[in-house]
Amino acid sequence: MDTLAHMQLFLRVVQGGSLSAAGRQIGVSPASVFRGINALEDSLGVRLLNRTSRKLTLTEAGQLYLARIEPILSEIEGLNAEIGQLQVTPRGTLRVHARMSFGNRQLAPRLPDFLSQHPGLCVDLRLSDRPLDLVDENIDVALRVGEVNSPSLMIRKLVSSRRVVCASPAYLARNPLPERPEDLTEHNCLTFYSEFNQPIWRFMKDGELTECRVRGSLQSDGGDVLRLGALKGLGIALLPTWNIGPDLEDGSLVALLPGYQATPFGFDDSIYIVTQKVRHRSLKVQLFIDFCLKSFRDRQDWKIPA
Amino acid sequence: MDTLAHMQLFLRVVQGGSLSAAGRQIGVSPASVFRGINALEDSLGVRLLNRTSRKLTLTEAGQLYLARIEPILSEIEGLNAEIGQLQVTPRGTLRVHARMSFGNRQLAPRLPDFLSQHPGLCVDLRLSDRPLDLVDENIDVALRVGEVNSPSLMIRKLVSSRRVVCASPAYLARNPLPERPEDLTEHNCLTFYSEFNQPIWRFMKDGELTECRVRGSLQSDGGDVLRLGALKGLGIALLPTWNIGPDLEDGSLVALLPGYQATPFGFDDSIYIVTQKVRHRSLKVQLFIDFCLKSFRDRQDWKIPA
DNA sequence: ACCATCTTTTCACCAAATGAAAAGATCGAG
DNA sequence: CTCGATCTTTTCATTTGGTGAAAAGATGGT
Repeated sequence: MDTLAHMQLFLRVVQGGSLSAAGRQIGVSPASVFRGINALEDSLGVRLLNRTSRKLTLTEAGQLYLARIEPILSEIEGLNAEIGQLQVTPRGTLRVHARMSFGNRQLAPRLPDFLSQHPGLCVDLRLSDRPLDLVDENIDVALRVGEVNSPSLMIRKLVSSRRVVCASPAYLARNPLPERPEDLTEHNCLTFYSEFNQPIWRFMKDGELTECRVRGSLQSDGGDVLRLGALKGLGIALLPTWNIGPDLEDGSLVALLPGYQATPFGFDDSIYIVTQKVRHRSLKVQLFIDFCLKSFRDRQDWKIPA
Repeated sequence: MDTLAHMQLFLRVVQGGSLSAAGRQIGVSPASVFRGINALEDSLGVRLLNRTSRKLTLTEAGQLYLARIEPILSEIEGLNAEIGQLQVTPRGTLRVHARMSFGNRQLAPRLPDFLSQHPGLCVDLRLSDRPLDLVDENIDVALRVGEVNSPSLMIRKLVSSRRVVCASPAYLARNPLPERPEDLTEHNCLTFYSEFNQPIWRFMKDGELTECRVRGSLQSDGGDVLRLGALKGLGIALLPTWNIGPDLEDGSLVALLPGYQATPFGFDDSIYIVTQKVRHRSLKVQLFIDFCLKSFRDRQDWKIPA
């Protein structure tokens, strides 16, 4: 039922002026050309070519068919070229998903660079703190915190990262320094709101897990709200290093509980690039991944004090 | 390389919303659908469908491809229907070839009937006394005198016919009646001009062949010129019975040399329908052949006196 | 955790496509 | 008119590639 190939064959036969010539052009035996034309004629129930061993002319039906088929074939050829071009010159829209804080703080500043490098591309950056289904929402690339495990997804680590319990020097001046996770229950802890997770902070030291249900005067689903709260000396927050790295460096925030690994969710708080596992990764996706890897390379491991 | 089938498959998958559904629709296994879509994606080098076991969405390339493919497929479908229609409702031009005299005297009067029976058809009647190559000249049907022998042609006898040496009663009153072919050399013989044949009349009686080189005051390549000459008493002509049948009947011409078979060419002077030998005879050709056979049925054997 | 339904892989099987070669056709040249 | 070059068409043996069944893997709802 390979009608399209037969159409192209028919076209070549007409152009070449003989079955054999067409066969030589495309490298198949005259017998195959003969059978192809026959199959086409049979499927249409009409004779397309008047042929003897020396002459070849179109029947009326053949002329009609040829005239109608030529634009169709060139249309298809153009379509294939256009599709193929997508893998050479990126075009269209790239839909990216990230969590709000990471998208705002890390992605947003870098996107203009990416877009100016690829004028044919648009980016649709979707921000939400609930994970989206890549297929459902037609997400090309998602940036997620923590390793995801699904056989239909491809994972690649973008940057290492962890979370740090921290507070401002002003707050620490007014309050006792927490030395063990349990001490945090006496502190004003600024917690992230999620409809899926309780405000529980988990700590790991020497292979021993400690879970603390913390609470405080400020809860928010906006990551930066908590950071600002901590900076202003309101309380203690558990924030990712990619967010508060500069604050730790310049001393406006101080990391607490050294020696403890801390997290509100899982202990792997690195950022991962997540895409669907497919045979043909589109160029735009590949370019975006490459861009991200390069752009975050010098942040491969956010400086984490002590 | 059956790309067209793959395109249709892709369309059905999108419409059906799943590979399995498309498979059930067209009666193939899910495995085949899977392989078909894969082959299409591979040939394009692009992923068209985002698919998990529960969801199926189009990629951007898939959307583009779908949009471009739909008109193409319906175009092809329409084309096939149109071609198929040719075998139901005859349409287009039927090119017929015949010798001048037969075309003028026999075909021309019957054509209006044929055309009014098939309003969609046109007839292009080519008249010439030299045989044409059916393929070269794109002749659909030729009406020829005498049997042709070629493996690429289909022959069918339309009407029996022979040639008769004849003259008008007036001429015979002024001249001695020829009794043997040799007597004709003393007569004014009206001969047919052909650049391929000498004006030689051949006679057969009891298996014995006599050839006479005849001559006279009128030679022409117009068949009816000779007939009119004979009618006017100018001389003796060798004319086909389909032409002078009525003249013989009403006595305006008299057949000479009874018992002799006469011919200027071969001895088979019947009229044959000649077409190319093809697998799919087009409807218009078949209709014309049927029409001719029916129209000439009551002339199956032109009345030949004595 | 199970179940229904989907996609994907695997495998064995068979039909359909292929080329080589012969046969048939056609035309021009010697 | 025969021969030879070049087609088309047929024949035949071979093999590739497509096929479905069935298993395996994946997914979402109950």
